[in-house]
Formats: sequence, structure tokens, C-alpha cells
Amino acid sequence: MAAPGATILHADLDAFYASVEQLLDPRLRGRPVAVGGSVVLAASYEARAFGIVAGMSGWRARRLCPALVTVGGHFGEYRRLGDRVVEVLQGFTPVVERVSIDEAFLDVAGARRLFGPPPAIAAAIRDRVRRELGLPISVGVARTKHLAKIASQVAKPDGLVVVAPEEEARFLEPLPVRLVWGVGPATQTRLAAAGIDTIGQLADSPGDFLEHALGRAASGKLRSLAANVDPRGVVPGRPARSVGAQAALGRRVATPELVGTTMGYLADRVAGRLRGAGRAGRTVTVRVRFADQRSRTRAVTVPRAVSATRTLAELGAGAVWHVLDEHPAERLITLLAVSVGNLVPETALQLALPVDLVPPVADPGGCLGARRWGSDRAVDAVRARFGRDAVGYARVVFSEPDGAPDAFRQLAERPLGARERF
DNA sequence: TCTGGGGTCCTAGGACCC
DNA sequence: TCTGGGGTCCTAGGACCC
Repeated sequence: MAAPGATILHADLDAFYASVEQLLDPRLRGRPVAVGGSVVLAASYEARAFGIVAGMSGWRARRLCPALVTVGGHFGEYRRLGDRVVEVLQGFTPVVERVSIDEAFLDVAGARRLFGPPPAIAAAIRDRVRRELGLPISVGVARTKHLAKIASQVAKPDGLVVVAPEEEARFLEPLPVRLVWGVGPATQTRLAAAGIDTIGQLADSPGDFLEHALGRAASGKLRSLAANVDPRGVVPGRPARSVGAQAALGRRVATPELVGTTMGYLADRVAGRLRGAGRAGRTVTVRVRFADQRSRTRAVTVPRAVSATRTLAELGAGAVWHVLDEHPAERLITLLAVSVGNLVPETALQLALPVDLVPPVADPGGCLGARRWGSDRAVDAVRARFGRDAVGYARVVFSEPDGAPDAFRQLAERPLGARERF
């Protein structure tokens, strides 16, 4: 079998939010820019030179760089420009897998006849995104997704790196293990303790050592990187496997009112997205974080998939109380989260079930859910016309002035299915 | 002065069935 | 009845990524 050749591209916009801000306001170009308020969501490369990184508190960032320009963020523009970039990519091939708002894989194997060899396509993409949208984008080209992603990281900022098949080993050898997908701070520390800092050293270490240190899956992933076999193809439009939402609460006493209101708010968000995508889920998982930052999760799986707001809120609140009852000494909580997994398409059949077929109590997602689903649909329709705030739960409880804006939440959301456009 | 939110995948153990 | 093996589903927690 012939080698497939380096046809996988990973395209990654550089310091995306900050670059958009510099695009919108020319006065910001060349200056250290941070997007966000109390927390830095993104930092321009000029700001990164001062050691400022995403996730840092705004307070600390300003100490590191007094000249830092902090901007609130134009979240609608991020989404619009991210979508435009994807349209540019899709002009070269339909095989585009979007990973997040600012990042995508492409397989250009079928595009060579029209647009030339993959490195030329990568260069053309960079050129068009720069000229038509005014944004810097880095691209990695290789035989596998994994390697293409590493290549784009090496290419940053504003660069292009092509890894030819015969150069793979030499390319990887000196790179830090941290660039490997799946190696985070914990694994990096463990490897460093064993004297392993580079991918080359990793490739030279015995397989059973890796398996012992990292577990079967992670070591297998590393081995396949070293051998450069990556079973994952580029899959356009992979649907999400779970949908969730969380709310930080400060330090609050867990009262029935607090739990009920918060779960209502979170269920409203999650169930709304599920219905918007025509999906429902059977497993509801909640997370409770206590004042000491430790958290507990609890999951319940119901026979019939749920997408009604009130049903989800009730299941979630019940699970939260299970956790709280198991920790009677701790009454201060700092965060509540709910997530729905085991997703299935929401069929019309589910709604058409006769109301007297199954008792509602035994079937939280079904018949009772059907009636609720109808009123949820009415709310969805009003919101579609007049906006989220037109009807529903009082959001004012959760939108503290310097908390994450609602638009930012929506940016982090991943597409659920065909009906929900990214 | 330790910060936000939305996800994926893996592991390990238990329940249950054949 | 006991022992063994295999498969599936579920739960809780952790590491990691954007």
C-alpha cells in the first residue's frame, strides 16, 4: 500500500480574540492587549512577551505589564470571523473538521488536482485569511492529525510548517513532550521525573515503562505518534456527546432556594440547547464544589431521554441533594454544574406517547416530559423572535457585573448536531 | 487574591446477564 | 450449587483541551 502522503492540515488562528481586537481597532496593533476583565481570556503576542497568558487574573497581568491594554471583547465578531475563516477553508475542501472557534483540521487529499500540493494549499489558506479577513493564522501540514497539530504549534505565530514523511522522526525528536496531544501538566511532571523531556527521549523509552507511567491508552497514543499511525481521520461535523453548564456561586449556603434556582437556570440553558439541536439525553450528571475547592459528582441515568427544562432541573436538583446529604458537614458551596450525556435524537415518537400509557413519576422524561416539552417549545419560539431575555428564568441572579459575559459562554459551546450551526 | 466555562476521553470498580 | 469467563451498562473521578 502506498504511503498516504502529507495531506492533513491543521489551521489555527493566532491569539484569536486579541488579533480580532487589533483588527477592529488599529490603535491596538503592536501593543500588548488582553481580552477580558477580572480574568484574561486571551493575550496578544506583545502581551505574552511579558509573561501574560490566558487564565491569568487581570490584576496580575497588569502588574506584569502596566502598559497592558485591556478590552472587554467583541464576542459577536469572534464568532462571525471564525465562521468566515471556516468558509475560506471549505473553499479548498469539504473535508473540514472544526475543533473550536479558532481551529480546524482539513484533509486536502482530494483537492490536489484543483489547488496543487498540500504545502501550496496551506500557503494559499494563510494568504487568503490574511488578505480577506486581516487575521494571522498558522498552519501545520503532515501525514496525521496529531503531527499536523504539533506542526501548527511549532509554526506559531503566523507561520507554516510542513513535515514531509521522511522527516518525521527528525522533526519530532527535539520537541518538548508538552506538545504531544494529551500530555498536560500532570503527565509532563511524571515524565520529567523519569528524565524524559523531549519527544525523542519518549520514543526511545521502553514501551512497558510508558505503559506503567502513563496508563495503557496514553502510552498507546504516544506509540502511535512515534510510529506515525493515527487512526483518527478528519471527520466533518462530529456531533457532541454531552451538553452542560455550570455556575460559580461565590461562597453560598446550600439552601433549597439556591439549589432550585441555580438548577433551574442551568437546566434552562442546557435543555434549550438540546431542543435546539433536536436531541435529548438519558444521563444527567451534576457537580458540586465545596468551599475547600474539592468537588463531588453524581450521575443518574433514566430510561427515557430528557430534554424538558423542568424535568432536567428536577433530576439535577435531586442529584445535588444526594451529594449534599452525603456531606452533611459541608454546607458552603462555590459551584453547581449539570451536564447531559448519552445523547440520542429527539424523535417525534417520544412526544406522541399517550399521556396515560406510563405513570409520570416512573418516567421523568416521557409523558410528563411531553407536556413540558410543549411549553418549552413555546418559550424557545419566543426567544427565537425576541431574544433570550424575553422570557424565562431570572438571569440577573447570576450575571455579576464582572463575571463572564453570556456571549462568552456561548462561544465555548460546541455544536450539537446538524441543526445547530457552529 | 487563586480565576471562568464548556467539553472529551480514560480508568476502575460494581451490578447484572448469559 | 459452585466456579469461571465474557459482555454491557453505569458511576465517580481525573487529566486534558480550547
